Amino acid sequence: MRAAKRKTEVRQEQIAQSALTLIARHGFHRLSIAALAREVGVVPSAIYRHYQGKEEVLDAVLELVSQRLLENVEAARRETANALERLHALLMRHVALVQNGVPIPRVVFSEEIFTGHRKRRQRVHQIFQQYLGRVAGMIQEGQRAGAIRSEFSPVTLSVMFLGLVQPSAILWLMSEGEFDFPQHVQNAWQVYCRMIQTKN
Amino acid sequence: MRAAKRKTEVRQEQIAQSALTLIARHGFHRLSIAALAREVGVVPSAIYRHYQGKEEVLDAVLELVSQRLLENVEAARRETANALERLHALLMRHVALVQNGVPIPRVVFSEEIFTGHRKRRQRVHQIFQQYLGRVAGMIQEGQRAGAIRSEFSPVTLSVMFLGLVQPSAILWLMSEGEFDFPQHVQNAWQVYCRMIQTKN
DNA sequence: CTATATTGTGAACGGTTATTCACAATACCA
DNA sequence: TGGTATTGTGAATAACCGTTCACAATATAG
Repeated sequence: MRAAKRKTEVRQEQIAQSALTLIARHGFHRLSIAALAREVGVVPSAIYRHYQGKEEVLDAVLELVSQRLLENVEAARRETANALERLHALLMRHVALVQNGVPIPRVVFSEEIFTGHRKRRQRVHQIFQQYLGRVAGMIQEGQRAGAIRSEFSPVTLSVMFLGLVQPSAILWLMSEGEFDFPQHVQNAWQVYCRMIQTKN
Repeated sequence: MRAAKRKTEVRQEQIAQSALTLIARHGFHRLSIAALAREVGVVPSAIYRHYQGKEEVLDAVLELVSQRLLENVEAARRETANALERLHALLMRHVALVQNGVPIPRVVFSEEIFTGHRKRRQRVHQIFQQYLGRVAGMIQEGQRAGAIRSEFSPVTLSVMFLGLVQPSAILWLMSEGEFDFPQHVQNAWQVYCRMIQTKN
């Protein structure tokens, strides 16, 4: 059966989304043009009507991931004005993102990143730094408002914030659901929160 | 030139070591039988005299990694009897391991793990759990000795301990050395330490 | 309605990879 | 020393992958 004709912008979006889905399901290195085309409902060579090649598709996927992450930050900001509550909200959203299969771990930890083309590694690094920057910003605001202890650097605290999710996410991915991911992040948050908040 | 004849146990060791080296240098997915054979100084088909296939080689690499990790734990235990100092020593050794190119991140975060054969994923999970178990043990000892606060679960604290290294390691790998890996782990340790130790 | 640009299709190509196999060299044992 | 098992070699194979291209169908503009 022949696939319907779509405008290239629409197809580009479809392709990037499908790529994200496939990576979430089977990982980065199993993303072949053939599988991607099948998911979109099109023939492999059709992909090349909308992207110059696989590299360009991967770049598009990265942009999608970046978008999701920053959307989360904005949503958390809107949710509450309190710094600690914002961090907590962001953490929960991050957990949901990982659980719903947005393959942040898979993309970020992927070998294609570390050993692939330099430009892409730099882009991921940039995405990371952007995200960390926003988190550090939240922390700094909390410090200025007197809700978070000022003796620790926001940068250090922001990287540690990432450390609340990452190991748990990996354990969860490996344990086939046995490891209680949200519960554990919750526990870690309790400890982290107790540590950084000012006493009263 | 013809390679010298070696006993199969010797070659197996050589092959596993070379595989580890290659993975540290270029990542998991670039480990081809051809490259591996070149590193060992032998012809590709010779690999099959000592391993049934690539899968078996990867299993051997995993065992090597497990070995290195547990050696680190033992070394840290020998180094001092104080719980907090032990954790700190282990942390420093872990940093050194990552920096020296023992590809713990690359192996552990690799897609071959998450999407590869089920048995291997389970093995990595087991290695993780073993390591975490030892760390939790150290923490529990510290709690019993009154050096570490008892209000937090050793399991939670052990996973958080991993969180001190992981995000930093990833940032370091991506930043092409720009990110000050040891310094940042040091900072995070200060925070972590202040949080878990009993006051006096 | 017709011409033209856009999008989809199927087949094919070159490159890489893991793996196999018949054969040759080497170590070991009786 | 001679025979046998072990290990190394080179060539060949089959599968997969990204990519290209000539051609067909479809939308759009004049």
